[in-house]
Amino acid sequence: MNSIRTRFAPSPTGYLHVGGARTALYSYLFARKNGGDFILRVEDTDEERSTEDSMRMQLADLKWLGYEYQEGVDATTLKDRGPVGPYRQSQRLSIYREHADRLLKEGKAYYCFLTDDEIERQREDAMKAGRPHQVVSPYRDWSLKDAEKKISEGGVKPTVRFRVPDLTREYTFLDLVRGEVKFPSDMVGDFVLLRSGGMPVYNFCCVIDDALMKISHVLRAEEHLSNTLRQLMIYEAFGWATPQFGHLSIILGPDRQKLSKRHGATSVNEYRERGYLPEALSNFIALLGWSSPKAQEILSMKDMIEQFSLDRLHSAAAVFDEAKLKWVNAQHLRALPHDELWRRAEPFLTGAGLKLPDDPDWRDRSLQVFKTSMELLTDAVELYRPLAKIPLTLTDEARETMSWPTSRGVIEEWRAQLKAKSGESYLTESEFSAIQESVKTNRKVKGKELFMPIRVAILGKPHGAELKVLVPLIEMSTLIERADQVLGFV
RNA sequence: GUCCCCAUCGUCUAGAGGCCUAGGACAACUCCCUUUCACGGAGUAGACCGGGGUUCGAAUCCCCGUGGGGACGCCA
Repeated sequence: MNSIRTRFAPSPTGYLHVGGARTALYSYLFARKNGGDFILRVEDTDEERSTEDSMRMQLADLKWLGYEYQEGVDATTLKDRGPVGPYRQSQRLSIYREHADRLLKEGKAYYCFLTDDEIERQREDAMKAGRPHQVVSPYRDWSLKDAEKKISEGGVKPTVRFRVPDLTREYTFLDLVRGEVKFPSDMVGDFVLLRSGGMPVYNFCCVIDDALMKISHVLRAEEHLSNTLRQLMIYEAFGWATPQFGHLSIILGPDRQKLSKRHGATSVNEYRERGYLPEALSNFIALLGWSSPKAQEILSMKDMIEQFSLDRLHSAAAVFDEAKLKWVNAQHLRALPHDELWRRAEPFLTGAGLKLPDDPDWRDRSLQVFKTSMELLTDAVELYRPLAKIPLTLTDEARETMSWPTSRGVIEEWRAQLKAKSGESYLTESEFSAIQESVKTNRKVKGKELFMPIRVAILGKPHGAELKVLVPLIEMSTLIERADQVLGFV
């Protein structure tokens, strides 16, 4: 077991959020950079909201992103892997119970019989009086014996509360991204460790697991910063050394509110479906709160592992800017070898029902033409659609082009020239150039009045890639059909 | 309300007291390349939240204010 051990501990209540992905990425990078272990633990103690489906999806997303972990719940088998499991909190209940008992015995925790209604009333009263609303339990000073007696009488299910030390003092720790952070101990009241149903609560499991799993560095979202006080108290109660904490700033939407559903896509899964590359998403989210020491903007996973360090983590919240994500994606996408790029784009192409040649050379040439206009893998669909054997749909701009006085003649000539060569399956670049030349001289048309109508007869729109590279990618029969179609002969 | 965190171009950021007339990237705009579109290249515009200190000197350190965010649960 390595001495540097990080973990990512998602709760399986929905999709993996990009914020979670960033936390996972930093934890992964830090472990990789330092030859440490990266552990995946599932925090599924919220019985209401946790589902196995969510867990499966989140693990799949992590796998897609490529953040491999040495220990944790396996993404495909869903089985534990590693020496300090189980790695699902719902399977560690007896461990938490034992530890709660230990605190109970030592007088550091107590059984509390307060009902929800009573707590609610306390909260309202505190609110009215302008006091911080902390639970004050009348059972705080009961002896363990009395409490156990009450339980054995039946009818009540108590929670186990942590007894916050009476002495008011300051808890301090050195945050990896924020530096020294101080909390007054009276910031919190006695908090629940075990729910009345016996299920432990986040702060409790988190401490026990991080300690037992020998986690050395805990990287987590900023919303946990104030939880750290409670956790520090628990560590102290057990006499355990604390790991190092690093609280990552929040990711915001364009309105500077915490990134959420109403801002659009927030889940990793959605970005995958929209045609983003995992390495590009990782690159982009890494830059939301971290910067390369070489000021590099485009980084591979390997680059990030090499360059990652905690001291370059930024403590201010960052706005998620999809325009930049797109640019990052485009850079990664265009750098991919063509066979790899095709492999990634193909599912989107077939998903759109496009049947394209499986000739590797054709694919290579077509990608050469199209990749400069692709930012997302999904962009391939509209780019390749005209290359498939399907009829054209004309854009408004195309109709306008066709309304030029010379356009019809150009296409008639184009079609005639094509028909003369109808025996061939594809036109070569030089054959196309020759045809275009003769259309030009025969019809005495040049410039955009020449090539725009031809482009419309090929693509259905007057803009796009260069004709001499485009035409050799389209079957002759399709070319002729389209010329017919545009002339209204369909 | 109480406590905690944060604050550099529209956005992501560099900046650890003099290297800063504040650098880079995305987006915007202009031009070049191009018989279109995109790619690419060159350039323009654009920021240290406010006020007090400390210091010979502050974007950088301290205090106050303001703004934003987070936490105050038998959620995580």
